[in-house]
Amino acid sequence: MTIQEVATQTGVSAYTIRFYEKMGVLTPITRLPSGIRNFTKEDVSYLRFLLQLKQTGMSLADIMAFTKDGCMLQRLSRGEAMPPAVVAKRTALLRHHERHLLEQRRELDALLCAVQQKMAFYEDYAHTSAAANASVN
Amino acid sequence: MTIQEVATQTGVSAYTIRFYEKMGVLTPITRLPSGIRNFTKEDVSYLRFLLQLKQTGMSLADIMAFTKDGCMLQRLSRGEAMPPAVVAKRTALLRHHERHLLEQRRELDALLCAVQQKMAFYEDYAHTSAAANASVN
DNA sequence: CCTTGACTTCGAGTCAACTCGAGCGGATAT
DNA sequence: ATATCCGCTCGAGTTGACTCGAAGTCAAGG
Repeated sequence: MTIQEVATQTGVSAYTIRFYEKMGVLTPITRLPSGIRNFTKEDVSYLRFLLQLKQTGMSLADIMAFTKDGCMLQRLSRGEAMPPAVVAKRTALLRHHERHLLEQRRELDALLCAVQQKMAFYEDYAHTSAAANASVN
Repeated sequence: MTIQEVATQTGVSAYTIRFYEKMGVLTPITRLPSGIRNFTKEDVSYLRFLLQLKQTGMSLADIMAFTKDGCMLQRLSRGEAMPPAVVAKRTALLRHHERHLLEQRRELDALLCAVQQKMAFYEDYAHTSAAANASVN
């Protein structure tokens, strides 16, 4: 799959995808003999996952730390075993991010509540004030 | 309340608070005769609210759009009325942000689910130690 | 009176995350 | 075989959000 196809499918620009590979956020994409990137289904679904992580506020640096051992996946799909240490590390990272996500959801709910309260206030203000105070302004 | 007190109370630097005022994210803070910023309780709680908005991914530009009519709050606390148009505008903005928050929570839950699935995969992998088949990323 | 320290403005610097243009190469169509 | 697309790399530019240093002001204390 070409970089443009991936770009349109995932909604990020080809520029950005190349940038991600250069930074190490994506593991090196295998190339055709001509040097053109040839994305596999796995590459794309990994990119999608990274974008999800990013969307929930994870920095590229942190994503990189996660990806670092990601090359293991390639070995895995070639039938090789993944060292227990790597499994443990990735699990720990995921668990860490899970905590982050739960915390984030808590904050989000708090803000949602605050926003709804403010809206209620304005609605109330609009009603009472329109009746009692219509002449002003 | 001085800028330093606000900074320590809210956890953002004085530099940042001045930057926010300069950018218009915060409405102009009233000053002492000497020119020193004198934050009221309302200023601080508004700043806190802005920080919450920011934390959930709202850009300063969007927050500014929200703040634009924020001076109305000061007039309101002085007992003046708020024009219905402004009430409507702020309500609309809040409603818009509410939708954004709900969407964000949906995405967050989806990612949480994905993360948990990945963790389950790794745990399973660690136990069976034989999984050259699955396509996890 | 002079120093100290916290405040002020202003402009410049930094960092992350893109975003783009220039210049080149290989495949395909006319 | 020449033009038209993509794609490639490399390096530079942009944007958003700070972050800082310099130079100045003011109030309080020795």
